[in-house]
Amino acid sequence: MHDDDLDPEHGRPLSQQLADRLEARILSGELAPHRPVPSETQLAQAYPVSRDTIRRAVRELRARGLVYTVQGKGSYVTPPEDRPQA
Amino acid sequence: MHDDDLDPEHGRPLSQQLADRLEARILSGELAPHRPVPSETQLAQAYPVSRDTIRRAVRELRARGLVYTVQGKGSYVTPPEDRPQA
DNA sequence: TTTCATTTGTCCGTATGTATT
DNA sequence: AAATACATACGGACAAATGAA
Repeated sequence: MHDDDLDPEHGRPLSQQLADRLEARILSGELAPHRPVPSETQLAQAYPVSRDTIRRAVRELRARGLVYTVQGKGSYVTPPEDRPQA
Repeated sequence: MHDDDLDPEHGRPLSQQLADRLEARILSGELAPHRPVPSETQLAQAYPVSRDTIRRAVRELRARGLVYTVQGKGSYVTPPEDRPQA
């Protein structure tokens, strides 16, 4: 197994594990403010999980205030100054 | 009672009896390696017992190394060469 | 204007995981 | 052991929004 694969046996839901990975990429600056997060299709290919799982992960990131989503366009990284709380 | 019905009066737990039946179907080759075991719903209709009992039986088969399970997909017959010897 | 590709939104069906009663 | 409910996951289909050709 590669280091960047998710672990179905981990106990923690795949969508949560994926949200954690993406959060790390955001906090590290790899995914910069106002820059788009990879599309659901791209993410589903990168990690390989279903789109359903991708959408759960992105929903979680929205709940954490790390991204915002625009239908027909994509999801974008919320700038730190716009993040509620934290 | 039909010959292929399980026997609640047997003393041995229904789930164990069912596990034995399924093990026989696996060892006979009726359920081939990497092929899916019937879904919990199908099994619950074939034998008629609750899903809970089905799940106990499948858990037993996992413990015996005869099947592996993938959440959201199903359970599959472990090829003989991959079965940890008992 | 229409057409098209891309992306997210929604709904459906099926299956397993976990918990409660 | 049974019955129920809800969460998580996979797969497919179609709708809605966006933007470009």
